Amino acid sequence: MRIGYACKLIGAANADMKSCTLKNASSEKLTELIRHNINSLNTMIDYNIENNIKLFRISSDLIPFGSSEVNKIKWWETFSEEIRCIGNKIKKSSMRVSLHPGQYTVLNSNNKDVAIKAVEELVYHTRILDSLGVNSQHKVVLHIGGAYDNKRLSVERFAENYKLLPDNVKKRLVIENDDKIYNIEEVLDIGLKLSIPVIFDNLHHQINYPKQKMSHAYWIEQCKATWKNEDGNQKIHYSQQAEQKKKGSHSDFISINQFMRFYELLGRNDIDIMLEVKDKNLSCVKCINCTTKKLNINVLEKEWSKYKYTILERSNAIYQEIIELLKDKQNFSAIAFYNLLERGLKSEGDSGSFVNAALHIWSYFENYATEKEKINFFKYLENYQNQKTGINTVKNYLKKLTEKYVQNYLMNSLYFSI
DNA sequence: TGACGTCAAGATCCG
DNA sequence: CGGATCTTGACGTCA
Repeated sequence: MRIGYACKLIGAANADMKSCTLKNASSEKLTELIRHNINSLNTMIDYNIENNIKLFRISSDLIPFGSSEVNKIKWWETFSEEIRCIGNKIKKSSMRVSLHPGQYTVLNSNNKDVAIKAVEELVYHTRILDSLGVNSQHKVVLHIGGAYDNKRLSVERFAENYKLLPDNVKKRLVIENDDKIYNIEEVLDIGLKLSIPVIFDNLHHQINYPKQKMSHAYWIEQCKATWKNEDGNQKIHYSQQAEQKKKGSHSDFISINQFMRFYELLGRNDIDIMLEVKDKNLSCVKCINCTTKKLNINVLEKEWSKYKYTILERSNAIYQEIIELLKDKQNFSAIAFYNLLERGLKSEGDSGSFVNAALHIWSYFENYATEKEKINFFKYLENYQNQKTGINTVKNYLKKLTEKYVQNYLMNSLYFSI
């Protein structure tokens, strides 16, 4: 089993995707952005390898305007060496990667231009995977599209337009149930008819389900049959509803208890789970750690070193509780650790705890910082306490000092990221 | 015509 | 001038 995350890496440097507006999209600008983004992708793949993450969705933003007329760059040639190098790392580490065009790629559109653009968009996505040199287990995920007041005709049009796809795209295409229009039963029908693997998305299913109400396990089992040998293990999407937000919104982090219940019910190893969650790699590492047998306590200690100042900022009590928990090196539970962590992350904190955490961070610099920096820091802190500025002003200044004085421990901290 | 979703770019404001 | 904060962009469908 692989557990993965989508598109974005939180808490690491040089892993961002850059873009530009259409009117600034000159060839020079685009080349510069593509170089930057491929370099960021390389950082993300390295991170995944270091953290034992074997499932990853590459951002569609890798190549800005990747399927548009404005982008005439043959990036797969210009950067062939860099891309091949990344592909080799993916293969060597048995990582599985995918791509997922968003809600605006509509293959079954009743507008011919839109459908043709969708084909081009899928060709672009496929080209990324082909350039990496990875096999057909590495997929491109697509929703079915619109209903246009006639689902039967719209499904037929999906089948018609599917024929427009080149073979290399067809080999990688998989389809997914969405939260508004095509439920899992309908997507399965299409998948079986056209021989396209189907991804079950649990949260979409919760809000858009077929008349015949069956368990998640049932639908997951039905989808399994659509995955052929050359497609690799069945893949599903898993996410949790954000509390007090509109239906379908992804949660800030994965609640580990809820995930473990899902995982136990699944009771399978021949399946890959793509998490869709705001905190991306962070929840991914959490779920991997909690499903790893005989986890080394060092892993949790490393996790704690990243989270500790964020927790200190929000709840001193929970900060102390976690330190207590980690004292027992023999009998420890990753799930108990993450439960405390989640409680800490949910805590609001107050100005006292924010100041306390900022002072802890400051202590890394007090022997190096210049007199002027010291004055600046305490001025920002006073402004915050007098409600003349937000805590971010203080934190941004500390971030600047962290980079200037190269404090590696802090550079790896999530204090500046979440 | 606006909402939907995403989030960096781009614009503007502030000290 | 630099940093913080607000607005726009880019996509297609649907109410």
